[in-house]
Parts: sequence; C-alpha cells; structure tokens
Amino acid sequence: MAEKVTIYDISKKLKISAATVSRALNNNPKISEKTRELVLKTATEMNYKQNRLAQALKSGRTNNVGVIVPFINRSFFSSVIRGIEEELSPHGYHVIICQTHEDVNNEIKQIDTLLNTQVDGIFMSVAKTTQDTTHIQKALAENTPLVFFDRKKDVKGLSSVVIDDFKGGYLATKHLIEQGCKKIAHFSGDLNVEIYKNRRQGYLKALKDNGITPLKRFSLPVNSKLESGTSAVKDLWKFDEKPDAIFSSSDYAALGAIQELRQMGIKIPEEVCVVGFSNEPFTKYMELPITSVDQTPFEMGKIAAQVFLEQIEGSKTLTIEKKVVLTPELYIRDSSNRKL
Amino acid sequence: MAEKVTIYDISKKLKISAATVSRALNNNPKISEKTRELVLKTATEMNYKQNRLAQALKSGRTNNVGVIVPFINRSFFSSVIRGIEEELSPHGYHVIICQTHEDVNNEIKQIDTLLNTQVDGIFMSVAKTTQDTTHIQKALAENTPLVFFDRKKDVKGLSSVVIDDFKGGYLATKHLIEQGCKKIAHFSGDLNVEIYKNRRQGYLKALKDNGITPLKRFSLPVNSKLESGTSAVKDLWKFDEKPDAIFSSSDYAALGAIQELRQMGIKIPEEVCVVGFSNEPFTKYMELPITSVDQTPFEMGKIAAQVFLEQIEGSKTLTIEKKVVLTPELYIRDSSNRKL
DNA sequence: TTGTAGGCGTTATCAT
DNA sequence: ATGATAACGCCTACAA
Repeated sequence: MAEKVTIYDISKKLKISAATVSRALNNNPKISEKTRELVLKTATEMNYKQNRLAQALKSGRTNNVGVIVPFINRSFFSSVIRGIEEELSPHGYHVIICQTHEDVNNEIKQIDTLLNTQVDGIFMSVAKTTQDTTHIQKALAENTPLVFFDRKKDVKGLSSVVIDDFKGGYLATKHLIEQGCKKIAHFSGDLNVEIYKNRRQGYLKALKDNGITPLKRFSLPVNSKLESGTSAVKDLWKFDEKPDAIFSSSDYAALGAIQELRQMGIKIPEEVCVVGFSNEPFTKYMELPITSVDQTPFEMGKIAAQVFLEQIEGSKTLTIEKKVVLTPELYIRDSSNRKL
Repeated sequence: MAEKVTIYDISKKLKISAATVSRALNNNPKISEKTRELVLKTATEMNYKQNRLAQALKSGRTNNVGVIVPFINRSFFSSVIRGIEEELSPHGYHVIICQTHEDVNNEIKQIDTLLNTQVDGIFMSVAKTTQDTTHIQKALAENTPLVFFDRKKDVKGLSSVVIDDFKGGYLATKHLIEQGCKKIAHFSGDLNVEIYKNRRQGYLKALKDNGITPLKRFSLPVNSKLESGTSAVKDLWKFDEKPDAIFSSSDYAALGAIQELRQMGIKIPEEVCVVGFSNEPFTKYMELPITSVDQTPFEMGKIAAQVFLEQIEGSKTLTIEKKVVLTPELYIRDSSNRKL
C-alpha cells in the first residue's frame, strides 16, 4: 500500500514549513512565484494528493451533496439525478443517493444522516406519505441548502424546481379536445399529492375553457400500475355514456387502459384517444406509441443543481428562496393523433 | 444556525473528560454503566451528532462507497445501484455515483477523485473503450476494495460480479431452436467487449450442440439503437435465404428488428422469432411482448455489495479475489413463443 | 474506571 | 515571504 504523502512530507523534503506548502498549493498570493513552482513540482513528483477529509474537517465543506428520492431506478428520478450529477461534477461535487421507498420515516433518517455526514446541500423529491415537514426544516436550521424537485413541500426559505403540472394537465386535455374529443375521462393519482392535484386542475380548467362540463364519474383515481388502468376502464365502460378520451396522470395506467380498450375491440385513437403523463421510455416504443407529457427530468436536475450553486456561491446572509417552474412538453403520438 | 455540539460540550456539562464521553458513545467496555447511560442521555438531550468527518479523518474510513457507471439513468445500471444502496445503507454506507459516459478518460478521473475523497470501496462497470487498467490498479495500490459488476476487466486481486453471458446467449438460442427455428441470426454488440463476445459464444455453442452450422452472414454487429436493428434486418433480408429467428444482444435492436419485420409483413413469431437481451422494461409492455434475457441487475448490485462487505470485514491481510457469476434468466414472451 | 495528551492532514492567524 | 502554532472533532495509547 502506497504511503500517503502529506504536506509535511513535502515541507521536509524542501526544508520549508508546511504552511508554505499549503499556501503554494492553494494559490495563496502571499508567496513567491519561485517557491510556488517548486512546491507544485515536487508535489506532483511525490504524487501528493490533497486529503479532502482533513480539508473538509477544517472548512466544514465536504463537496458532497445528497439526493433523496423514492426509488433511484425509476426512469424519471434517475434522469433527474443524472442532470444533477452532470451539472455539479464539474464543480467538484460528488452526489450521494438515498432512497425513501415512499416512506416518511426513511426520509427522516436520510435527512438526518446526510446532515450528519455534512453534505453541502440536499436535493429531494418528497415521499408521497410526507405531510409534516419538521425533518425538512432541520436542513434549514443547520444552514444546509435544500432544493426540492418535482415533489415539493412549501417550506419557507427553501427553493424548488418543478414542472407546471397544471399546464401539463391543461395541455393534454386541450389536445384531446382539439382531436374532437368531448367526453374526456381523467385518471388522477393520489389527490393528496400536489402534482396530481394540479394535473387534475389543469384538466378541469381546459374542459371549462372549452365549455365542457366535467362529469364527476369521469374522474377517477388510479395508482401507477397497469392493472389500475385496466380496471378503471372496466369501471368507466359499465355505464351507457362512454368516454371518447382518457387523460391519465400515469403512463402505466394509460397503457393498462389501452390494453383493456383493445381487448374490448375499441379502436384507438379513432374511438378513444389516450394521453399519459411522464413520457416513460416505453411510451414511444409501443406499436401504438402513447402520447404523453414530458417532465423534462434531465433539465430539472440541471436546474436544481444551478439553484443550489447560486445559493452556495451567493452571499450567505441573504436567504434565497427560488421557485422555478418548468414547462412540460406534450409529445403527441399515435394513441391520440387522429391526424385531422 | 444551530451550533454544533461536540463531545467537549458534553464533557463540560458533565464535568468529565471528553475521552470518557467518547468511550460511552462508542460502547467501549471500559466504562461504568452509570456514566455510559448518563452520557447517552445528555447526548440526546443536547442533540449531539457525531461529526463523521472528524471520525473519518481519524479512522481513515468514510463510510462512503463510490459507484462508477457509464450512465446512471440506464435501467440496468440504476437497478444495480439500487441493489448496492439497499444492501449497504443498513451498514451505514452512503453511495456516491459517478458517470463515465463510456469514456475511459472520465473513468480515470472518477477513480482518482473517489480515491482522493477516501471512499471505502468502489464498484464499477467499465466503459466500453477501456483497455488499459493502470487507473484501476490504483485502487488496489491504495488498498481500496474495488468490485466490478457486469463489465469487468481481469485485474489480479479484484473481485467481480457478472452474469454468465455465455449462458444467456446459449439459453436464448436454445430456446429459439426449441421453437423450431433453424436459421438463427445473431445481432452482436461490439465484440471487443467481453460480455458481447460471450453472448455470441453462447449462441454459437447452442447452434453447434444442435447440429446447426452457423452462417457467417447471419452474425452481424449492432449498437444499442433501434435503427441498427432495422438496418440489420434490411441487410439480412437482401439475400434469398432468410433467417427464421433473431437473437439480439440488445433489446433496442430487437425492437427495431421487430418493427422492420412487421413493416415487411412478416409474422412474429410464426415466421420469425425474436429474442432480445437485458429485459428492458419496455419489452414486457409491448403489444407483442419481447422475449429477453434478464440480467438480474438488482441481485447483481446486492451481491456486489456483499462481496465488498466480506472484503472489508474479512481479515485485511488476505486479499480476496472473488468471482461471482450469476445465472441469467430467460423471460419467454410472445415474440418467440410459438406455443408448440 | 477515568483523565491526559497527541495526532489524523489541513488551513488560518499571528509573528518574524 | 515564510514559519510556528492552534484548531477543526474525534479517538486511543498511556498514565493514573
């Protein structure tokens, strides 16, 4: 095992003090050009590597950030993380990932251990079950920047980067109306979760703006599973008055719906148009590609990272609370494209 | 901002030495039960949190591990990472992620910064372009356990967890033969990459074992893009003698092939059976679900983590070089299931 | 059982 | 411009 070489080793070899070596290494102006170059040269010669731990202990900055998500292997989250990583890594930050499994208790633990490990910042998408925010306020109390993305909570002093879910819902619904659909059903997620509530609001507004009275029966909750989409369709089609379109807050439920509709011999998009949400990778690969609302996760991650950087580099005294809202993008595909 | 409370604060309050506090906190046996409890109690009262940085500086262990992958938002990699995280987080480790973008130069940098930041271990899937392994040996030189997963290099002293790609190729091909296919084409990836080479070997062996002479023309390289699958099909179908099956080393190329075959009016699986590799999420969602070889990424991550833990906890002197080979699983779906 | 003291590697302050 | 020293917070011989 190669022995670690410290600034003391360099200082001994050069017969100068460790302080001088440190200065040379840190581009401190108070040092002669000659010694600086000498130090730098011998440092590389001796294969010196700065001990970031010691540095961190001294400075209180680790150059690590934490990202807390429900599950890291969801397409959306892993793309956000990628965005964060690619924006931050040039600045020398490392990204630590944590999963909550949609459980607040884990969320609490993760925040605790991240703060404990002295991360310079935290990015998070809250768990669906999260209501209370005292654990989140801890970050604030310790002066650690925390940036929400996608699923946020309103906590004074904390920034967030989200998409305009209302607009997403609006766009999707408006598109369906433009395809000639008049009886548009909506699969909403858990309405206690802000994003799902907003998507639904957008849906309702689009209907209203176009003089369509929403049928209560046409709005029903699903989870992000195929089966919940198929059963929702079964429920809807029990009645005489059938929908001529479905706007689903979940791509998975949308796919389940499509499978069930086909099963029933219903033509898509001729008889029923379907639009999903999230632009999951599979939507574009289907034989009948599914129209979906893209949440620009990669962008979202990059921007969240930028917000963090501003916060870090900006004057510490002034607490910045930045709320970024990205515009979602509708990808129109065959499941709803009647090519009028 | 809440002031950090240290063991000194506790020691002052309790009028005992910091050393005693430290011992109490660390379950050191050399301490009376009374003082231990007292310390523990006041510690929580004062909301004491161990400074892991100081601890790390002292002990040389950070409780961080690094994971290096080409891209973290690939379904396969993010699932492996999830496995690693879930296995390691109960042991108090944090997972730092790094991306190489399939570029060796990034790989070199990442290993450097990870070692520099004193991670306790490194997990990695090498970039496709990686040939030389000197940067990897650095980890060995610094005595930092490094575990390869999926894409490995043969470096003495380093462990790896991979799937049996040969077997994967064999299974897929054998299955096609069992479906009655005799003229089986193969889409291979870059044959300089071990895993693709092995899959192809498995394919060839299965043919041989069943008395089928492989046609050289039937084996052609693709990348992991849809288009490369469609163009490969175009190339194959230029000749009079058409394949009756395709085993693709990439699910994406398999999908491209399927799209092209359908375009040409060829029935799947009746006329041509198709099998992919990786079990990408979309394969099971298709209207014509695609048969594919699953690489058990989640398992792979968990086991890689276990190998690391053994290494860390095992006696330091004995270098363990563990090679784990997981068995891939064939998911038979409609694209190749003739339901004989 | 408890306390003292030194050190992990770095940087910042104060002298020189 | 450079050197000595203390400090970041913790742990661990060694001493008591």
